[in-house]
Amino acid sequence: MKKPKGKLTDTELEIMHVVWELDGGTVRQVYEILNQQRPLAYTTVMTMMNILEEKGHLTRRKEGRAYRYQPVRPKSQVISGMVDDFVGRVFEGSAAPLVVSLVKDKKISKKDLDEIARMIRETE
Amino acid sequence: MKKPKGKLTDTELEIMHVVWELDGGTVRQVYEILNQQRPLAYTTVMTMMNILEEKGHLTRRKEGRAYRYQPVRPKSQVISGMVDDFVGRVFEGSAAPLVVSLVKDKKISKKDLDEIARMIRETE
DNA sequence: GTTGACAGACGAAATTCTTAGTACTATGTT
DNA sequence: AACATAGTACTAAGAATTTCGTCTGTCAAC
Repeated sequence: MKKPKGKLTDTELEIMHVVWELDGGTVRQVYEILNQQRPLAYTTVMTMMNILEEKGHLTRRKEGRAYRYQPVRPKSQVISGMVDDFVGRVFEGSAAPLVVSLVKDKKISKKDLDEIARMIRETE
Repeated sequence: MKKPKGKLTDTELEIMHVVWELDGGTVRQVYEILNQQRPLAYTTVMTMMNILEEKGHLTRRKEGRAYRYQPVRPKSQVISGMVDDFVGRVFEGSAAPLVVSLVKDKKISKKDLDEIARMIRETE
């Protein structure tokens, strides 16, 4: 298993979301959930989860007949890395324009922003 | 030329940044700039720009011996689409947690947020 | 007119991503 | 013991991405 680095691809991320949600799970469990959202073969999920294990995003241990996969790093940490990468690639490093963009496109409301501002005040 | 849809890959985005900056340019111009940042062959840039043209992100017209490529859509619009996609994939649609994440990771300061809040007030 | 520099067309190799089929193994059931 | 089932390993194939080489045409300079 390698050090988890950088990015998750689309399908990898889909799977990680489910695994984080379950806080660990078997291939079958993940398959059952993912398959409700879109058609996907059981073996595809297995392959992806093994890739995620190789890349260091999941660990697994035998549990009965199957493996149980656990996230290596908490969701917050991985997401944070992805945000970092995204801000770097798309906004050339500066996050403020990203927030401006969110506001302009009405993806975030004044109310949300106020709430976040309050959160900061409390943290200080 | 097709309708520009969805996403730009990493290299495509790198090139688009330069083309937006130049507000249109030839392969050679883009190559000169990009090559200062990292090694890259002239033909690679050409291939990528042709792909971007096929995908509908650039148009080109002959200008002397070379083609001049122009962005089809303004940077803001494309970036906005990428933000949309990112929020959808990574944050399952809600932008507020993204901003929270930026704040937590200190990628954005209180000062920045205040300024953006002020901007909203003025827009209203 | 020949040559050199520059531009584009074309093709293609290497890599990664996504998807899934097939064959084998272990286990629990009849 | 034979069999069905769940699970894994192995394999692979198609698509997208990234990178660049080679060939060909053209224009300017000598």
